[in-house]
Amino acid sequence: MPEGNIIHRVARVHGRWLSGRRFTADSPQGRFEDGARGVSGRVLQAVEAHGKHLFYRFEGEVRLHVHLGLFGNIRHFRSEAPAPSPACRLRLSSPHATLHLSGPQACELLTAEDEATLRARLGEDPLRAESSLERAREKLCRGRMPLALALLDQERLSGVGNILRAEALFLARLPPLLPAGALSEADFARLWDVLQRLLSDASRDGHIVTPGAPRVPECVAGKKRAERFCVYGREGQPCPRCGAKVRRRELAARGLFFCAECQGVDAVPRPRVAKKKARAVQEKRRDARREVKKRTARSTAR
DNA sequence: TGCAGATGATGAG
DNA sequence: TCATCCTCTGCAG
Repeated sequence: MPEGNIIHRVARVHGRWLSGRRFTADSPQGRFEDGARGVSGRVLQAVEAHGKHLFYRFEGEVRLHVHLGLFGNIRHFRSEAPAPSPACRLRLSSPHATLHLSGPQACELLTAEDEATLRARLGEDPLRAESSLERAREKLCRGRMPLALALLDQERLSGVGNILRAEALFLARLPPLLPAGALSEADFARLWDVLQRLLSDASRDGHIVTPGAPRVPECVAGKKRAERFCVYGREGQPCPRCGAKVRRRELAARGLFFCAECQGVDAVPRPRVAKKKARAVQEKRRDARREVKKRTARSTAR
C-alpha cells in the first residue's frame, strides 16, 4: 500500500542491507519462475527508487523492476525468514537476509534500454536529488486537467498517491479542481515545497503524518490512521484549520478529500477536459507501454 | 469471522 | 468509464 515515500524507504533499506549479497531466487507462487532463474545466483549491486517504481540491479546487467501497485507487499527478514505465503511472487534468499514479494502489479526483468524507456516516461520525483522544480512545473502545469488528477498522473509527477495528493493540496491551500495549467509559479513552488517536505519526512519516519493533523502524538503508532492526516479519510469531520466539515467527492473513481473553506473549492468552476485530446494522449501512452512490453517479451525470450 | 474497500495501473470498449 | 488484477486492513456482527 505504498506511495513514493515508502518506495524510497524500501530502496534505502534494501540498498543498505542487501547490496553486495548473492541471492538465490525462486517463485513460490510460480508466476515468476523464469525471472527468478534469471536473478538467482547473482550479486545485488544497487537498489533505486523512482516514484513508485523499484529497480534492483544485479551483476551481469540483470535488472529487476518491481511496482507494488495497490496490493503489493514486500517484506524483508534479517534473521531466519518464515515460510513464504502461497501468494509470494518472488523470494530472494541469502544467508543474511531474505525478501518476500507478494501481489505486485509489476515484477519483471528489464534490459537497460527498457529501464531507460520506462524511466524517461516518469515525471519528476520530488525525492530524487536530480529532480528540478522547473521541469516538474513544466510537466505538471499544462492543460486543463484538474490539479488533483494531474498530481496522480505519474508521467507528470511521480511518487504522489491519493493520500499525499489530498494532504499536499490542503497544506498548500490549493483547490483540487483548479486546471493544472492555471497554477501560478508561486503556487506551484509552494506545492512542490510541501510535497518534498511531506515525502521526505514520511520516507524517514515510515508513515505519512501531516503537520497540523489532529491528535498526532497518540495516533502515530495506533490504529486510527486517518487522524495522522488533515483531510484524507476524514469526510464529515472538522477541518483542523478552520473547523468546516471535510468533504469527499469521487474524481476518476478515486476518493478526493478536501476542505472547501480552506482550499477555496467553490470559487473554482469544474474544468471541462478536452475529450478528444485526452484520448489521443491516452492512446499515445498505451502505445509506449505496449512497445516496452514487446521489448521485454523479446528480451525474455532471448 | 467474513466482507467491503483501498495508499495503482492498465486494457477494453 | 469501468473492470480487472491481487492482497491486506479495518470494521461490523
